[in-house]
Amino acid sequence: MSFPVPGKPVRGSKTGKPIMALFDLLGRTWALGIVWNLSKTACTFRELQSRCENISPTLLNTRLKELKGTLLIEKTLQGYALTVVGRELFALIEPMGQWSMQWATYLDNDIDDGIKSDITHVIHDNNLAKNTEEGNNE
Amino acid sequence: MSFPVPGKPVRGSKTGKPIMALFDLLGRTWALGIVWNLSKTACTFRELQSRCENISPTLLNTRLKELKGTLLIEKTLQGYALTVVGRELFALIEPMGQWSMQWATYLDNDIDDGIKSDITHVIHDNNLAKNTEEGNNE
DNA sequence: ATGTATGCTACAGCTTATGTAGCGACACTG
DNA sequence: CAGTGTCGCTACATAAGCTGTAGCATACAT
Repeated sequence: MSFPVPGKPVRGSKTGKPIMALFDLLGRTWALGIVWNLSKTACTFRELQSRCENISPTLLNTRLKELKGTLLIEKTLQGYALTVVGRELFALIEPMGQWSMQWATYLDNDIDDGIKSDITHVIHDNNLAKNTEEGNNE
Repeated sequence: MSFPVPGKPVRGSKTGKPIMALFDLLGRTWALGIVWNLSKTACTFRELQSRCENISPTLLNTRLKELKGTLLIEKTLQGYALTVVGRELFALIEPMGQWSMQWATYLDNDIDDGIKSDITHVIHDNNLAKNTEEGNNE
């Protein structure tokens, strides 16, 4: 998989508009999560893998290549780190940390009220599957 | 594919932290693009599909279900629209429009300077493949 | 009866992600 | 020097997600 470059059509975006190129990149599995986890300190590949809930090393490697190629991440002596550009992006996504907790309460209220029956149905299915398979998971 | 709910482990996130649930959702193909395109006006399924570069109706339908289930989108008489919650999220991603144009210049400078030879290599490969296959694409 | 628009679903095939195993290099210890 | 641990990945079989196209039932206009 290539990484998106503004001005050039990429998978998921035919127009090459910068915002669509950015969304193509951030819309890839764990791209946002990696930027988020690197905001604290630089770390080694395996440390980052651990912070990212032990995702597949294949995926992590692919994603790191893409994020490096788009100037958001670099390899330093300490390990992988956000670049100056990457920290600009992080500044934009940082408020999502706070907002996501508010969003969680909207979802809790919605579920408790039973407004969206399909959510409850899906969650119950998920809970059954995961409880059977994983027991207690943090 | 289920949609992420804070507090519950979802695919790509074992911890259920709200921020990881949000990133799981936004890290899905075209999730950000759909929120972006619905920020202007509500629209019908086919109008939205058209605004989203004619993505697969299967993908659009799947993504709409997930965004509805997570309270970001609703169906109104005018068609699909952002909810109040969805507009809160849009307020967080709107600055990315401006930033992505800056990011594009970083990438242009980087490529022009030849700092990252692998980028140029990949882009040339992409250009060859896409020019051969697609001719002139807007 | 015909044409257009809508909101999708079905499907074969392709691309991406998953989870595990394992590699070569390097550092450290006894 | 042998053994162990860590590192930064790669290889691979399999599963999941996405693509592009065709087409459905319904509603509406002519």
